[in-house]
Amino acid sequence: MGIRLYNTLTRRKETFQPLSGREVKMYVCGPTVYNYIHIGNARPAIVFDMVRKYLEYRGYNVFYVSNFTDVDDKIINAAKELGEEVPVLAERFIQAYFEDTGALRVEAADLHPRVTETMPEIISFIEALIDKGYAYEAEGDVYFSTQSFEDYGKLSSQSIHDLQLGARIEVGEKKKNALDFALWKAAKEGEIAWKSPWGYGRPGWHIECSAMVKKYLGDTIDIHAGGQDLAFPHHENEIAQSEALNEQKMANYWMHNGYIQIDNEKMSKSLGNFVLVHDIIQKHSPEVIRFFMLQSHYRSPLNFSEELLDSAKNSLERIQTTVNNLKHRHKESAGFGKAGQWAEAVQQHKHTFIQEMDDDFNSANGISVLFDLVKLANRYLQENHTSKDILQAFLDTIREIGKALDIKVETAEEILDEEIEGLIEERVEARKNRNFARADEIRDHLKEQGIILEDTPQGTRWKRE
RNA sequence: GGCGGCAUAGCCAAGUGGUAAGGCACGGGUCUGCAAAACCCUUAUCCCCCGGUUCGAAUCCGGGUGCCGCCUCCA
Repeated sequence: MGIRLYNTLTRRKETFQPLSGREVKMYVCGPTVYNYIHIGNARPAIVFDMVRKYLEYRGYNVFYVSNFTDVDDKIINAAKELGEEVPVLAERFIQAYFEDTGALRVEAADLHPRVTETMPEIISFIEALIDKGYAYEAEGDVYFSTQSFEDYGKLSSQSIHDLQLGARIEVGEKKKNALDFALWKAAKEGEIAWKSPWGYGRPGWHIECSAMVKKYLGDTIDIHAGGQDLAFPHHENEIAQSEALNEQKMANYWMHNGYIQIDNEKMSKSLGNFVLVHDIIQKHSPEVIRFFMLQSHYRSPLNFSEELLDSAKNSLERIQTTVNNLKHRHKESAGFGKAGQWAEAVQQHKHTFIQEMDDDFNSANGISVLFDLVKLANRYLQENHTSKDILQAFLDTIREIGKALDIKVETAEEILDEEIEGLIEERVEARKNRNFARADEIRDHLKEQGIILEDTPQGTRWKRE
């Protein structure tokens, strides 16, 4: 069957077929680096990181490129406000981006090109568009003429006619048509600028992605992705630029993630309801945030609240607890019984996981299969005699699924200091002698230090709160 | 005005023709010295509303209601 994914371009789920064998070229629109990222920015980072890792799990080699917009109006304004140089500010937030997304288990792209490092390619791209008659210069600006590109609107399924009715024209703009967009903007007095055939200036927002895709991935790529709001106009404009110049399809599959909402409203600066990753991970573990996001389908809108994060934390702990319990029993079980119903059931769950994930990266269903497997494992753990091999099969499969989604299915093993170890020993003795007062005293004392004790038929265990 | 999305239990969330996954929370039970963890049971006769198609629809069609987004920088 293979992988099927929803293509915004055709508005259908399609069988995924890369251009070249098992090689996948993937481009994800990255952030404008003028602030710390908010959880809305985190969603595409997490979701497409999951897509990448799942493709790799399924045997594809993914070449993943994601840009940094490191010069534009927002950055210039932020730099002005903070009295900082544009490149310094951009660099600072690029590093912050890596820290925040790293905490969310997002793997760095193979390449993270920046606008400021792609200037020659951007300029020659624009020159070529002018030569082909798709763009025109106007007093130091260069605009793309949308009317000259026949397919304009195909991604967002809008007609040029309808778009024009809704378009706003700002006073003083130099473009000929309301829908035309800037490829190059002439510099204002004192602004950071690059030399070009049209004078000093800087690129418009959309051209960078077209230039970077062409430079690093080629004229046609497999997957181009980003947030839903980028479909129009950003991706529409990218298509216009790239396909006008290359006369080839820019990307075979366009993927767009749904929005994060707060109280069912879009997160935005004007509403003042945005949550920075930098802040939220002080209170909630980034692993929980990742798990939370993957618990719903990437295209659905996703409401965000701290209560939902708390609930997700409990869910994730259910998995981690089971893995812990499997590990404990594994240590003290003998190795026999590789085959049989339990082993078959484990295998079956793995296949179901793949089946669900193959269907448009349905991580919500993938995770529910993981919970089914956890339940099965817990049932197995109720048995009086367990086999090391079966326990290993459970552990392997849970870890494998965990890795495919890159969610944290197990907690790090720690070593307790001798004093605490001694107290646990003392409590075991106390319980043997039915001195429950002392036993409870020790348990309460350790709880204050964040250590939870559990008495099982196989002995006393501990875990961190 | 144009384009698009969403509406499923207290909460979150799958499911796009075959008779409602999964998680959190709640209640009852088992286990336990008591707990914790886990297991078992219970929890939507029903999927925003009204029509229609069908042997059969949460799922398809028509109409309506509510909410959200894009069309301006935005993940």
